[in-house]
Amino acid sequence: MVTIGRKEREKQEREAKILQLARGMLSDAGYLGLSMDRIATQMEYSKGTIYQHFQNKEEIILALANEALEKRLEMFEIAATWSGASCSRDRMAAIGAAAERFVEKYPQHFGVEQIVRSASIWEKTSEERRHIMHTCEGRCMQIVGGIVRDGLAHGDLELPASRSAEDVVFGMWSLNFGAYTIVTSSESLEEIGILNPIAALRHNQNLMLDGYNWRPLYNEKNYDATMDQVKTEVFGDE
Amino acid sequence: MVTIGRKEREKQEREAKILQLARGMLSDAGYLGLSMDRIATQMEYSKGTIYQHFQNKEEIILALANEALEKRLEMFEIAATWSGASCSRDRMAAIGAAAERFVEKYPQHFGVEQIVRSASIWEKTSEERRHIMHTCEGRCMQIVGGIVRDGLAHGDLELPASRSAEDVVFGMWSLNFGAYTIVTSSESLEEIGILNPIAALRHNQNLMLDGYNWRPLYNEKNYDATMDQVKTEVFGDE
DNA sequence: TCAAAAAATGACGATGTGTCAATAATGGAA
DNA sequence: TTCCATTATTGACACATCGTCATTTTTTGA
Repeated sequence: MVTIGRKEREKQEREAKILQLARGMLSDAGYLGLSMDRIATQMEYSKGTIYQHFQNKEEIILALANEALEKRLEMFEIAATWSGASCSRDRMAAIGAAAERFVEKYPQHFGVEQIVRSASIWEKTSEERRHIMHTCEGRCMQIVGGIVRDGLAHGDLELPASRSAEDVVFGMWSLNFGAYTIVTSSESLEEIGILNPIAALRHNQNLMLDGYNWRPLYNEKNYDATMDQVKTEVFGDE
Repeated sequence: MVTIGRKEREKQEREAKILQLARGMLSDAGYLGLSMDRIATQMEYSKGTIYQHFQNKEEIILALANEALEKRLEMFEIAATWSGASCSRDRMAAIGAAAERFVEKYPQHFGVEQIVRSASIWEKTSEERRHIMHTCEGRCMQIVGGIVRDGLAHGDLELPASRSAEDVVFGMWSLNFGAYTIVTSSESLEEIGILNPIAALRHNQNLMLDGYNWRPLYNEKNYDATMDQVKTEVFGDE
């Protein structure tokens, strides 16, 4: 049926529009800035109609988080399969570049990721959407974990008996998420002596990978150049 | 005047009671769970009286954050001056142990630190309390930074020209904050292969410090034992 | 004992969430 | 085309919450 197609399409479009408005409100003024009434007003629909798309406010936030994670996933996938990589550690550097680009290019997405991790919204959300989120997170993990396992298989790095490939990913993840959280939430880092946090983050990540003996080591190869290259060549579109 | 003393004391006690109730609500159900009405009811005072102590909800949260930071600061100070340290890196390990113990012992405090970093509460809060927060943060930085500078002075580690002592602290801070945020917000880390995140965190931190060539290196000295020692000997009180 | 100062109260306006009975629009059968 | 069943939309409503402030109660000190 043609009409069913149109209806379905309109529904999708409205849903996208809701999420777009919600994203703006959320990044402007946080959890409280996101108002169902204001979404309804700006959509020129009544509140009841909005509630037919999303059971509640938390579902909207979780939907935004899923969009964010999907975008991150997409960028990680591109980075992981970057054809310019000449070793497993290059691919890891490409992931780092993708993570940087993700925050720079979609700061709102990153903001949602942060909100979801701190605000207690989980009780009110649907099992289905929580599952999507969980799956996305797992797939992100798989991609980066895959690079580590490739490196292990090629003998590019070694792990102590007590550590798994996932622990390496956890390290990168922690370092990256922590650093960006601090950067975005702490004004005047300069004042306390952190002049270039992103450069410091890169450095610290590389030192950690060096710790796993992931060859070529940081002093053997300029991974900063690699990351810059990936950022411009692969994710350079403004 | 005796009466002035009593009044002042009562005011302090009430304030402490408010914060205590608020802390419970906040950690139970997040930002929304903290209700001024419910605080008033449970205090057996009217709402207006609560508002004589704190201008608004955000001020309460910021006050809680200051308590948390002060506690962290106190523990870091104890760790930094630990008499059992036999080298600068031992003292750094002691800071790591303090950070671990802080989260274990005061999970609510850590929860507040997270909320403050993500919820946009800053606009409504007073300059004064923001300043306290900023100062605490700076002093935490100073303590850990001091250990790094001591290490540099003793020739225990070296820095590349482009990195400052604060960048090392930033690395430890990011790694620790990121790891604990992920751990507390992501159920079923086991499912994605991270079996012992805290052990992984320790390992990753040590690898990072090794990257700065902070001697004795991780494979030369068992810093896990050092941290366990600090945790039981210095912060062992249950 | 009493009046001025200080403290406490809670009704109130504003804003927000989520519901649901009532209304409008739509689609297809006769 | 007409008409009715189904679906979509509406917005008033009940309820919760924040922060205010005129009013009431308590305290203080002369």
